[in-house]
Formats: sequence, structure tokens, C-alpha cells
Amino acid sequence: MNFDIAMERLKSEGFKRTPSREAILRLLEREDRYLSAGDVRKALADEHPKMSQDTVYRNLSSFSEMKILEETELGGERKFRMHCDRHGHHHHFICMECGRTEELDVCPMEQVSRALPSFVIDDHKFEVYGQCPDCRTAG
Amino acid sequence: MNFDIAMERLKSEGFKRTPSREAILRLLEREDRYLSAGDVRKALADEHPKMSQDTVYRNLSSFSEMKILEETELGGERKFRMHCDRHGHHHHFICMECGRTEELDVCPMEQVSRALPSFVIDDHKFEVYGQCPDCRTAG
DNA sequence: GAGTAAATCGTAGTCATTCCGAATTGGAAA
DNA sequence: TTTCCAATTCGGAATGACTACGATTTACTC
Ligand SMILES: [Mn+2]
Ligand SMILES: [Mn+2]
Ligand SMILES: [Zn+2]
Ligand SMILES: [Zn+2]
Repeated sequence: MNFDIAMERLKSEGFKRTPSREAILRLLEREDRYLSAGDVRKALADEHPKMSQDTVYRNLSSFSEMKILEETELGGERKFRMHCDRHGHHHHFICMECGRTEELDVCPMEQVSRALPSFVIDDHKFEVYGQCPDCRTAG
Repeated sequence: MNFDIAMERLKSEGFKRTPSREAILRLLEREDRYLSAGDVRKALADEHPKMSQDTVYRNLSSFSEMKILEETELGGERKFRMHCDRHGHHHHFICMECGRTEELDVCPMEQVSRALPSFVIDDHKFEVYGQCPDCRTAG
């Protein structure tokens, strides 16, 4: 997903276009990796020094709820990245140094559904953690 | 893993046998599901009303490090359960109402490793969330 | 039973996140 | 364009999980 589509989505759902929202979404589009609320505040400190933490958290949560962002919980923190909708359902490798992701097309949920016929399955999480090639050569 | 094996493990690694540790491990053996530090404190409130939160957190962390417990992060909280070592590597369905788990033998990591030859893979997480049959009929 | 390092207690501190009332503002309506 | 108001933001306080730490107690060794 890119900035323009995200702003359209906001407008179509009745949200206002504010400088805070533009800055947050532009940042996440540019970075293309998982960022925490703190990361966002730091990255916007120069451009928007008085954006309050409430604004950052509230908007990240809203964007996540409306699927503009995707969210995970890592190291005791909520992290967000632009929702990627290029393929269908998929999962991610996540670099623990830089936060960049790599798409994984494998998902074992069909087998799981068959193996647990009497369970209600609401959600699932599959993530692979490590070091991406860039960070490996840089290290 | 059961209580006796856990206590042996503690002894062999030079840890002392204390009433706090016994109570925490007995609870986790009995419950056989994911509990937070707060859950543990509440469950032991009658039997050990003055066990401090420091003691609970420190021991849960120690037990997790030495693989007596397994740990996950769920809803912004660390959760712990007895380490299950019946089969080899596996993952869990987790009931979001009662915390009970069901074993899943599927794991797609072989395919992932093949698909990411230039990445360093340190860890992975695969969890399925929902409602177990007991909670479904009870609800 | 005495000595000692480990463990616990009580409490204060940290950090991410949420809450809240007051002030501001985007955008619809006049 | 100006008015208006619900939505949004701000600033700061509150929350809740978790950690740190000095003082006290305790499990094990001798
Ligand atoms: Mn993706
Ligand atoms: Mn298991
Ligand atoms: Zn999947
Ligand atoms: Zn696995």
C-alpha cells in the first residue's frame, strides 16, 4: 500500500486529512519496515517536534484497525509497517537489527484447520526472525 | 515436563529449593496452560500471600531461560507454561479464553530455510489463536 | 549450629501505552 | 468567504507490566 491509497482510504472512512497523519504515513511508506511508536516520534522530531505521543499512538492504532498498517508485537513493543497487499495471504521474515521484512509465501494453516476440526480458529501468527543479508555484511 | 523433573533440573544447575519455586512450579504443572505473572500471583494469593512480584517475575524468567517453562508474548504480556517435551519441535493452538493449548505438529521452517539461503535465521514463532471445544460449548 | 551466598521482600523506578480535559483545526454548510 | 462544530491534537497525568535495589531472610555446606 502507498501513501495516496492510504489517504483515499482515510477520506472514504470519514477521517480528516491532518499534517500528523500525512507525516506518519509518508514515513512508513518511505521506511518500509516495522517501526515502533517511539521510532516514529524520533523520526518526526525535526519535522514535527510538537506532535504528541497520544497522536502517534492513536493514529497508528487507527491505521492498523483499518488495515492501512500491519502490526506485530516484538520485544515487548507494538510495531507497525505499511500493509502489503501485493500477493494474497502471506507472512514475513523480520530482521531483528533493521526491522526490514522479506515475504514468505508458505503458510501451514490449511493443515492446521484440518487437524483441529472442533476448534474455532480466529487468527494465527507466523514470523521468522534473524538477520537480513544487508545487516549480515554490514556487521 | 513435570514438577519433579523441574526440581531436579533446578538442583543440578545449582538453584535452591524454595517454597516460592515449589509453589510456582506446582501451579504451572497443575494448570497446564499459559499464565501471566499476574495470573500466578493471583492463584497463589491464598497459599503465599506475601510472595513479592519480584520473586514471581525473577523465577518465571529463570525457569524460561533454563527451558523448564516455555514463554510467549500475548496481548502485551509475557505468558508462561510448563515446557512440553513429549514430541520434538512443535507449535501450539492457544485458546484465547482459557489459555489452554493444543499441539500442532506442522512447521513450515524447512521450506523457509530453503527459500531464504542468504538470511541468518535465529528463531521463529507459529501460533494459532481461537476458542477450544470446552470454551465453545461453555460459551 | 555457624557461615555464606542465594533468594526473597518491600518498595521505588522505568518504560510503553492509555486517558483526559482544554485548545485547535479540517472541512462541511451557510 | 466566513461560520461552526465534531474531530483531532496537545500536554500532562495515570496506568500497568516489568525491573532494580538495598535490607532481610533462608537454604544449603561444613
Ligand atoms: Mn508482505
Ligand atoms: Mn506442546
Ligand atoms: Zn498464514
Ligand atoms: Zn517451528
